[in-house]
Parts: sequence; C-alpha cells; structure tokens
Amino acid sequence: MGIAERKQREKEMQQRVRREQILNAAKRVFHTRGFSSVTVEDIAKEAELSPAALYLYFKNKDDIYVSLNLQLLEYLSGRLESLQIQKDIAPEEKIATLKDLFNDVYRFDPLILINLFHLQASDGLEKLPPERLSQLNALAGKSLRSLAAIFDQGQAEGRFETHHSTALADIVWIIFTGAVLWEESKRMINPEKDYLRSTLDIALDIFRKGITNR
Amino acid sequence: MGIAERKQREKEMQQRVRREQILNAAKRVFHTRGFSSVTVEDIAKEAELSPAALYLYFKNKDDIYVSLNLQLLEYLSGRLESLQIQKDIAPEEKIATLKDLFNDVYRFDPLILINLFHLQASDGLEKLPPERLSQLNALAGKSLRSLAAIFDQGQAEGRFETHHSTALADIVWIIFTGAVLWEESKRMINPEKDYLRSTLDIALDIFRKGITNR
Amino acid sequence: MGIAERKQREKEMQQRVRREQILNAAKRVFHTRGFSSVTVEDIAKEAELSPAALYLYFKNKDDIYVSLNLQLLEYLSGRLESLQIQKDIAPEEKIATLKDLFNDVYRFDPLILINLFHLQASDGLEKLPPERLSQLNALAGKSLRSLAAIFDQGQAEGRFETHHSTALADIVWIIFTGAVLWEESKRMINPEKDYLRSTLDIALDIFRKGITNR
Amino acid sequence: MGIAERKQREKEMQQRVRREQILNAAKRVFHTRGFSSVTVEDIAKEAELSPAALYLYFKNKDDIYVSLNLQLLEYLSGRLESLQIQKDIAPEEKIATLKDLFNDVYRFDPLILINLFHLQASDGLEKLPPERLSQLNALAGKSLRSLAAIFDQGQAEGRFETHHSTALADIVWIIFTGAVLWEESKRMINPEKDYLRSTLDIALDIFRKGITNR
DNA sequence: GATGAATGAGTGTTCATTCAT
DNA sequence: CATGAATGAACACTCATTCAT
Repeated sequence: MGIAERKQREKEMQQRVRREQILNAAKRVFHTRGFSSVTVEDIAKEAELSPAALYLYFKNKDDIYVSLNLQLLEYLSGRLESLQIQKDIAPEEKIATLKDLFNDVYRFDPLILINLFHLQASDGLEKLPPERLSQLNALAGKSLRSLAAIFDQGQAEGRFETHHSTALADIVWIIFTGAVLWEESKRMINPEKDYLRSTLDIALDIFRKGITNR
Repeated sequence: MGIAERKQREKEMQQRVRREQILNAAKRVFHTRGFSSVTVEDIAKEAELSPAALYLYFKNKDDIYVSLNLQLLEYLSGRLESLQIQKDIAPEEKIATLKDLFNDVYRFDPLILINLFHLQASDGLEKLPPERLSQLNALAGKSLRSLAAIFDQGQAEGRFETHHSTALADIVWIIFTGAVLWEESKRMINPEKDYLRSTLDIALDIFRKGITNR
Repeated sequence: MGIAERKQREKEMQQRVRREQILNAAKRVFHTRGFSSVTVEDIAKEAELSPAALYLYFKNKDDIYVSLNLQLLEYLSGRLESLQIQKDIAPEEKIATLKDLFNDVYRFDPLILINLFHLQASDGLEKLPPERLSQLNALAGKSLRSLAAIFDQGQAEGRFETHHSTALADIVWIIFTGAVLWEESKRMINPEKDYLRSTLDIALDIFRKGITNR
Repeated sequence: MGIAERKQREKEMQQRVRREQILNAAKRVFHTRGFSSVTVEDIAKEAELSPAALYLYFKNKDDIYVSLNLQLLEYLSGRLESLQIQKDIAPEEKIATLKDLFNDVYRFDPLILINLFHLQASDGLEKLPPERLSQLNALAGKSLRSLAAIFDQGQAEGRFETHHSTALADIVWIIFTGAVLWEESKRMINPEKDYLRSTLDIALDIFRKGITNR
C-alpha cells in the first residue's frame, strides 16, 4: 500500500497548500480593507479561486478568520516557548527580546489582533467547528503560560519584584495589544509607519525598569 | 417673548432627551450584542421607538456610534483636563489617579474603544456629518494633550526620567486601550468581571515605577 | 347675516390663497428637481409651511399634481376657446396664433405635461378624489374640442384640405407635446434655452402649409 | 482547444439569453404598471428569477431601463441608417417609410420614450455604469444624424424647401415623441388601440406636404 | 476538485401620511 | 389653523452560502 499511502500524502499536501493560499489571500485583503467590508468574493478573487471553492477548505467566512488567527498564534506560541526554554538568557534580557518578538508578530500579520477582535465581536462563534475553538483557546493559553514562565523564572531568581507572574504576562499582552491597536488607529490619521517600534521600545523598557530589583 | 422663549427651550430639551434615550439604548445593545450584528431595528426596539424615528435624531447608523463615542470622549477629556490642571497633586499621584479615571471610563462605557475602532475600520466615515469628524478629532487631541501635559509637568519638576512626554502619553493610552481589549476578550471566555481593575492597577504601578527618578 | 357671510367669504379667500401658495411652490420645486425625487417636505419647505399643513388643503401628494394640471388646463382651454370664438380671424391665422399660445403655456408651466405624464404613470389615480378626475377629463376634452372647432371652421370655409378635424387637433397636440418633451430632454444635455420657440415655429409653419389649399 | 472555445461561447450565449429574458420581463411589467411603481421584485417575479439574480446581469434598477432603451435605440438607429443609405428611394418616399418605421418601433416597445424620460428625470444617471451613458448618447446621436441626412439629401436634390435639415430631423422626432406620448395618455382613458397608426399617418403626410416643392 | 449560477434572508434608509397638542 | 413628532410600509441592494454540472 506504499502507493496508496503516497497518494494520500500528496493529497493532503495539496490540501494544505490550497488552504495556505487562501489564508494568505485573506490576510492581504483584510489588511487593506478592514474586516466587515471584505466579502467572501474578495478573498476568492485575491486567491484566484471561486467563492465556492473556499467552502471546500473552510466551513465559514469566520472559519477563515480563526484559522488565520490560529496560524499566527501557532507562530507566536512557538517563539515564546523557545524563548522561555532558553536557559542562558537572563529574564531581563528576555523582556528585551519580547520587543523583537512582538514586532515580528506584528510584521507577520498586523491585522491579527484586529481580526481576532472582529471575530469575537461577531456572533459567529457558534457557527464555528467546535474543535477550532479549543485549538484557539489551547494556543492562547500556551502562549500566556510561556510568558508567565518567563516572569516566574525572574522571580525565582530574585530579579523581579512583583509576585503576580500571571498578571505580568497579562500586562505584556496588554501592552502589545494596545500598541498594535494604537498604531492602527494612528495610521488612519497619519500613516507615519513604524510608529509601533519606537513606542513599543519605550513601553517595554519602562516595563522592565518597573519590575526589576535594581 | 418670555413664553415663546421658554417653549423653545422646552422643545430643545425634549430633543436632547430623545437623543440621550436613543444613545442609551444603543449603548446597551452594542454592549451585549457586538457591533455589526446590531441592526437599526434592534436599537429602535430597545429605545421603544420606530426605526424611522432614529433618523430624526441621527443621520446614520454610524452617526449613532460616533455620537456615542463623542459622549464618552467628552467625559474623558473633561476629567483629564481637570486632573491636569490640579496644581497641588504630584505627577506621580496623578498617574495613580489615572487608574481610577480609566476605570471609570470603562464602567461608563466599556464598548467605547471597540466602537471607535469599528467606526474607523468601516468606510462609513464619509457618510458622517463632517462636523462630527472634527468634533471627534478635536476631543481625542485634547485628551492626549492633557495627558502629555501631566508628564511635561513631571519632567519639568525633575521627577520623571524620560523626556518623551508625548510618547508617555501614548503609552498610557496603549495600556488603557490594551487593557480594555484584553478584558473584553477574556470576558468572552470567562466572564470573571473586574479583572480590568487589578490588571490596570499593576500595569500603571509598574509604569510609574518605570519612569520616576528614585 | 352680512357679517357671517363676509367672514365666510374671507375664509374661502384665505383658503384659495393658501392653495395657490402651495401650488406655486410645488410648481417651482417640480420644475427644478424632476418629479418623483420631490418629497412632500420639499414642497412644504418651498411653501414655507409644514408638511402636515399641505394635507389641510390637498388630499394627497398626487392631488397636488392634478390640481397643478387643472390650473394649467383651465388656462389653456380658456385661451383656446376665446381663440376659436373669434370670428374675424382666418383659420390659417389661428394656427399661427397657436404657436404663441403654446409657447405661453410652456412658459406658464414647462413641467405641466411632464407632470401630467408622471401622474398617469403612477398608480396614484385611484387615490384621487373622483371629482378631480372628471374635472381633468372635462377640461382636456374641452380644449381638444376648441382646437377641433378651429379646423372644422377651416374646412367649412374650404381653406383646409383634410377632413379629419379631430385628427388635426390631435396632431397639434402631438406637436406641442413632443416639442416640450424634446426641449426638456435637450435641456438635460445642453441648456440652450428657447430652443422650443424656433422648433415650434418651423413645425407649425410646416403644419399650416401642409393642410391649406394653396 | 476547440472544446474549451465552444464551451466559452455557450456560456456567453447563456448569459445573453438571461439578460434578454430579464429585459423582456421588465418590458412587460413596465408597460402595464408604469415606471416608478414597479419594484425590482416585480421584474424578478415576471422573469421567474430571484431579485438578487437580476443584479448578476444588471448593475441597477436604472441599468435595466437604460439597457431596455439601448436595445430599442439600436434597432431604431439601425433601421434609420439603412433607410438613409438607400440611394434609389426619393426623399419624399423615405418620409413615408418613416411612418412604418416609427410604428414598428412603437410596437417593439411602446414604453421606450417614457422610460427614457423617466430615466433622465431621475437623478439615477450617476449610478449607471459610465459606458452605458456613452452608448446611450452615441446611439441617440447616430439616429438623429441619419434622420438629418435624409433631409439633407432632399434639399440637395431640390425637392425640399426648408434649409434647416437639423430642425427637420428634430421635428420628426417631435412628432414621433408626441404621438407616442399622446397615444399613451389616450390609452389611459380609452384603450382604443392603433390610434397611433392613423394619427402618425396623417401627421407625417402633412409634414411631407409642408416641406416639399410642389 | 472546481465553479457559475442562483437565492434567502436580511439591512439601512426613505417618505407619505397621521395626530395630539 | 398649524405643526412637531412619529411611524408603517416599502424598497433597492448585499452577501454568505448552496448545488447541479
């Protein structure tokens, strides 16, 4: 059954490629045209497919969003985990690294948070395949735990003051979330790009200074 | 003309009351059911009016949003200004006060940022009465300037390290924006309320520690 | 009862004045803004009254149209009758006079035919007070009969060839109707006014030449 | 690729058939129920399609009208052109032929002028695909020029008196326009059909007599 | 597997008309 | 007599989604 197996593999490969193609198209379109103003047909056109074809790979318009988000969360949680694991970097350093990480994430997909938000604001969550939801929560949780672990480490080593490691993780999230939204809203008025980088720089610097002992 | 005048007054009062009534209804509905999923009819029903009646007081569905936002921005910018003016409070104290302020703002209307965002993401801005837009920008600008002035004061008195007062103002905004969004997204999964307060507490504490000398 | 009577008179006078005021406003508004695009409120605003007030003097939006039309038809049928009655003018001359008459009618209200048409195209005729309809038909008929009589006279005196006096009357109507519509449609593209006069000139000249014996 | 090509052809054919089907339905409905009182749903029902389907083939309700008009103008301008080209027919004869032509046009679509008019009266012209507008103007111009050419010929050959060939063309248009409108308005009151034919007969006869030299 | 064609279920918005005051 | 306020009834148009081919 080597042949059948290989065929099976190829098929799955093909499927994954198509999904990727669609997700990339979706990402591009959402980035330039907001969210609710994007139609399924827009995505399809960008992906050079028919609207109907999208429904072969995704259950929903919303499903496309979530998958987009999952993609990024996967990337993010991966990088966070590997950062956390690294034994030889001081916790303070790790926070500095977070700046780059978040910046990368934003460059990877600036719309991700916005998409996430839109998704939640819509009542479309019920229409999702239930497994998607758990994936979403699992990854989000994993990311946060990695983040928290970094602070736990810092506290364990006596370098951080505060004892609310979970809260610290949340706050970093908050800073990031807010920074992105802020950047986006500024871009509406005055597209002075890479505004994010500098603000994030200062914000996380302040944050680091605020939590370290000495 | 005392009588005519009073009648005129009463009429305007009546008008304002109706507007308020509609805005309150809108606020409630948006709060519970997201944004784009809310129909004009929903708002009307909540306000115990006919959909057509809304169009007597607002130009648009979008106009209702902006007016909602304006309402809050007015409140916010007012409180920020009076905080900034206060001569006898130390800048560090003022930052502490910000926590309460932002918390109040959030209690007053948790959806505000979300609405603002949605509004900007939509292409509906052109459909707005142009004066609304300038109101919006004016108030947003005023708020930020008040915030910046607080940091200017802190620096002038040599109590704050950093010299980017505008950036500091931005960062506070970021923290607030992010916190609210974060709270909202948590509430979707687990409605453990008043999460905002404690996180904001820590976040602004850290922030204050991070920027003060000594 | 002299006083009561006079009061009664005055009231009726007042009523007629108001009606006239509304009709004039309507005429102006329809002239500049087409037909179906005009709202009752537009008319009211032009008449410096409230929309509700119009309903004190007219049953309907359509009623306003018909009354407008009746007004003109009255004027037209009056002038046609007095032209027809005139014993000392040769039928050929009378045709020449028609040019002026129609031109006057057009100046009096260029939109009249268009209004008439719009009215008929709408299904609003059922909503009219039935007496209005008979007035309308009576006056239209009277006008046509006057016109026909002119040609009858011409034939009786042996100056016109054709024997279809009714048809001749129709044709004059047609020329007029067509000329107005043509003028209007030209004005859409190129508002070179008083195009009507010259074309009507030629058209009725040709017409006269075409039906006279030498 | 003969097969692919044929498939392509078939598809386009199918498309054109649907458009025709919709236009025919629209023609019928407009004919019996006026213009503005017809809803998109009415047309759709008559065409045995869903309202949404119409929007696959036409941009607008107005677009449907214009297309209807274009259809007729195409037919009309074609016939006018081929009439004008004919070298062996005397100009007087050609005028006689016009009667049939216009009659045919009217039978083909009695509502055409009315539609045209309604269209222009509405402010919907901006909502049209811009190419439609140029098509419309091009065809209208072409028709008029053909008509004018006929009179030019007549004058060149010394058979017509007047020297305003453009005006003559206009007048024929006027007669036609007026006749149709007249017929329509008569039909409202008393549907004695084919009234148009006889009146047009006489009108154009008179016209011919009026402009020929002997 | 891919799609062209079709549609059901909304959605924001308009406007003639009414009525309490 | 006049009107401000309110609304019911439409209506054009959109879009996610389905399905025969």
